[in-house]
Amino acid sequence: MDIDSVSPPGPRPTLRERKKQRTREALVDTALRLFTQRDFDSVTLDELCDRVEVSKRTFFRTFASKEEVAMAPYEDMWKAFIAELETRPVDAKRSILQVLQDAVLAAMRTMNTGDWAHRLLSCTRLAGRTPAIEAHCLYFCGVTVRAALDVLHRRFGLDPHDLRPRLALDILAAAFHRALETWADRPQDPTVEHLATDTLAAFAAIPGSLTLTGVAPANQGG
Amino acid sequence: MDIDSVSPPGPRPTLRERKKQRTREALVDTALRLFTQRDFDSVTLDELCDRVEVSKRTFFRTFASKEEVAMAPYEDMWKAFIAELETRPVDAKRSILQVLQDAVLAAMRTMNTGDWAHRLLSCTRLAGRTPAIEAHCLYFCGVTVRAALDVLHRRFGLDPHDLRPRLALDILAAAFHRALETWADRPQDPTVEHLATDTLAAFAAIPGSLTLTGVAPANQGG
DNA sequence: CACCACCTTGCCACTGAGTGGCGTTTGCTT
DNA sequence: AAGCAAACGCCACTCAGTGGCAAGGTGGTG
Repeated sequence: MDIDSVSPPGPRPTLRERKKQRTREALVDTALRLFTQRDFDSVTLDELCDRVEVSKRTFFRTFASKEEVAMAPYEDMWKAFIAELETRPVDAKRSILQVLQDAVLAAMRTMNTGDWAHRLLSCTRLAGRTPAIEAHCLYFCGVTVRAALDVLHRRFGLDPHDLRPRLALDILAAAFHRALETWADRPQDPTVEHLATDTLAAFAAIPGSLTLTGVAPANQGG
Repeated sequence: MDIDSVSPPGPRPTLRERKKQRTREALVDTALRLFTQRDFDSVTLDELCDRVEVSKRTFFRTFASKEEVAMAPYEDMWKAFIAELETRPVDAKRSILQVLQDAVLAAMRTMNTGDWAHRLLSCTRLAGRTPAIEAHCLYFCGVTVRAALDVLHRRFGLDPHDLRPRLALDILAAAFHRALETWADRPQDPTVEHLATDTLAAFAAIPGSLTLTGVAPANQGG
């Protein structure tokens, strides 16, 4: 539950922590590779732990569930989002939703190390075809939204009984998930900047989604 | 995955199906009672099956998981929502979001039999304090949204690449979940009409959530 | 360098969810 | 009444996840 993988705290961490971090990265890497080559369900934790040469007990000291290791890159980004939200300037001229958009864009750009984008692509596609992973992903997103709501209340002087900030966060999550979907369908190599572009496009579609109307096809059914 | 519990198809179903239905209702009732009295995790399926005098094998022929039996009332309503959406008139003067609101209100009113409201209250509160149930609930909602999107594309002549219908559905889901939260906090006895009121209130808050701005508290942090 | 304290790991045994196979019961049909 | 198919119960099994305890590595101290 700690966020030591997001922002290195200046002085290099102790050897013990670096080892822990290496184990964590090896687990994520190997897990994403195995889950992608075969199926999430057909890869047992025993097999994964054998490959990384780690005991199952250690696995569960690093991740809370089999799903969590697959969604680590996604979760890391949401943790960075919370951190970003803590430092955004409060400006009455910029709507909450715009501030949230700024924060999510800034968060994904802080992840621009190594090939985080490749890992995020893997776990996004994995989530798209594995119910258990998708469920875990949505739950984690819900927890993050509640944490972000606390930050909004504390820093932006909002009424805790007002539904609107919470709805704004839900809409942010929806837009970001749509962006991920679009981005994961791109044929080229995944980059953070493409993801940013798709995120902006999803946000831009929000106002129209409230007023959009339909037209009956030629053969009107019912 | 069938929806035989939602709308009785005129002629009374066969005895075999009525028995199946009784078993299903007994399982839901007993499960909600046990999960509420104690904890979701501390009630084993063996215990639940003993109480209902049903084999564990039969349980898994009726529900796909331990979480599903707890969320049955919630899932039934979403199934009714899909059915409603199939029959809503197509009117270019009414926005998609308004149509969705109509459908969800109509769906909850079709559930107005027995004490569905009480069961929904139980499972809403359960979902609020049980991660595994909340995750399953969000996943099921996601599946429903995709099914609803198909209906929109087919009946309302929308472009499959347009993000707006999908965002409208995500916003609907968010508003309904906020309504459920508000409703589950009411001290009085739960009724469908109160839920409808809270749903309308949540929908009414949507436009404002896009434009809401914050103000820094006295001690501006950051 | 030696030693101790502590954090981390590995091993073992265990619980409980979920699945497949198969023989038996029960409701439907003619 | 007899035959059929659906549903059920029982059994054995896999695998995720947990608790306890002993062993090994790490950091700090004299």
